[in-house]
Amino acid sequence: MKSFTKSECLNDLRRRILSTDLSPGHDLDESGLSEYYSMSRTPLREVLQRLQGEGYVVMSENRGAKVASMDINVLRTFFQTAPMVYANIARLACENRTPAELDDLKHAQMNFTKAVKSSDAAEAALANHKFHAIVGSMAANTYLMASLARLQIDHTRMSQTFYRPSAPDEAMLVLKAIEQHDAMIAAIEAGEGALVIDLTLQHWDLSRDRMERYVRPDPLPVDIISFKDQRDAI
Amino acid sequence: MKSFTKSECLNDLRRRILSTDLSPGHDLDESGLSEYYSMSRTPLREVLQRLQGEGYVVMSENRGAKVASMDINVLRTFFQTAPMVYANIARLACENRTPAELDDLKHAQMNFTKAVKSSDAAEAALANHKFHAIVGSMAANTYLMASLARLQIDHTRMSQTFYRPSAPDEAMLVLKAIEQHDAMIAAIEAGEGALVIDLTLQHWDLSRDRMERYVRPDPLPVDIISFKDQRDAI
DNA sequence: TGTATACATATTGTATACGATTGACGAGGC
DNA sequence: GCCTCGTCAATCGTATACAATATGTATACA
Repeated sequence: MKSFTKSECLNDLRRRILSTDLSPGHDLDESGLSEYYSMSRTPLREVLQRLQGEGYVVMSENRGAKVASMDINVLRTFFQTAPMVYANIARLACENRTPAELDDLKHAQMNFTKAVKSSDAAEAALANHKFHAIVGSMAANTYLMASLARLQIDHTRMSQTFYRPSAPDEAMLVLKAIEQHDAMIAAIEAGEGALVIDLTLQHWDLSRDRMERYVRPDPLPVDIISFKDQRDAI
Repeated sequence: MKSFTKSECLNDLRRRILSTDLSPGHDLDESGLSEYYSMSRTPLREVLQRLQGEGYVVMSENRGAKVASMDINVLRTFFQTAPMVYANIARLACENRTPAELDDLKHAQMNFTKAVKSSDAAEAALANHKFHAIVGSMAANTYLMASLARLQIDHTRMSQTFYRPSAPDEAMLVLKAIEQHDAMIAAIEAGEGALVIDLTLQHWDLSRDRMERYVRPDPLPVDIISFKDQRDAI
């Protein structure tokens, strides 16, 4: 069994929460996790405390840690806040990007594309998460970064739960997202603030529409009777 | 010697950091603090982890915790971001406030006024912090709240360091701040979103001007020679 | 005199043991 | 039969001991 270092444990838990392998609201048992990561409870508790600080988990006195939930209020707030923060982050990224960060961003986009091509949904979601996190760090604004990080946690988890690989247009939407990323990279590199805001909002609309269509699908046919007759006729 | 519970320790450290009793960049020694709060290092470390999550301290591997610094980059970002977040928070507070929260807010304003009247600068700064934190919780937006909390930490600390009780107009400015708080309470209670945004931005301008005047005071007289003559003439 | 290396000291990180709190189950009383 | 209270198991919280790491200082050598 592999032995984990503390930061590996931290990353692995982040990863498992983002991929909804650990689903929202899931109870996190300290002894269980400390055994899983083969470390004692003391450092594991510190990891949980940090995850709480980052918004991944919530802890309550004498009742342990839970994966942060995603109830209806969270969703409402999310859709209300995300475009504003994303747009502002994008504008700032345009102003403050460094060459090294741009390289990172291109690399992240490569990984995202690769994951999409190999139809690995979870990996694609995580790569996408990383991409936008890099844009966030480009903005060099600790205050907005705190909002962004929390938005991203919920965004990535939603993308996972709202993903329908069977849907016919889903593949096309993801390809469009790749194109948008490329356009955003170019705009950031060129320092075109107004353009990158537009692109970011378009990117947001794409993602939002996809999630909305999952939550509010086309209604079932009202005319059940004729539907039944149709089947009987076969 | 008083024995502290964990949450008391947390609050006390927050308070000491906000009041710059623990100045930005100050090194936090675990054994020292655990002795001061008469608890063992294990829970104290967890307190520090949480403070890190909230943005009060920064920790680095094998090198302990420091009070979050306020260098020039932080200040720049602060002035860039604060008005937008404050305004958005205020608008949301207008929409989502509850009667209980309104009571809290009025109570906080009372405490603020009291502290100002008794010329207790540190207490006034903390009461002001609390006032705006309540407005934040009224907004009921976890994402923006993460930004707001961090902004407030730096804002409160700056107010403390940029405070000149000797300045002639300082007392008047604080009285104006009290009036603005009252107006904000009324606007939030009435649910007037546009108004509360205006008031919030005015409130911000007042605070910003005060800080700016501290950083960029009136320059010393260039004509040193005549100044010297003047003194000799006495 | 400057620099490098090795040792000493201080501080942080981890494991383990024990104490405290919560929640569940069952016995007893109403 | 239902409610209440007490005991028990499980889990969380804290203290302490020890290991690992970093920093300061002294000494040797160039």
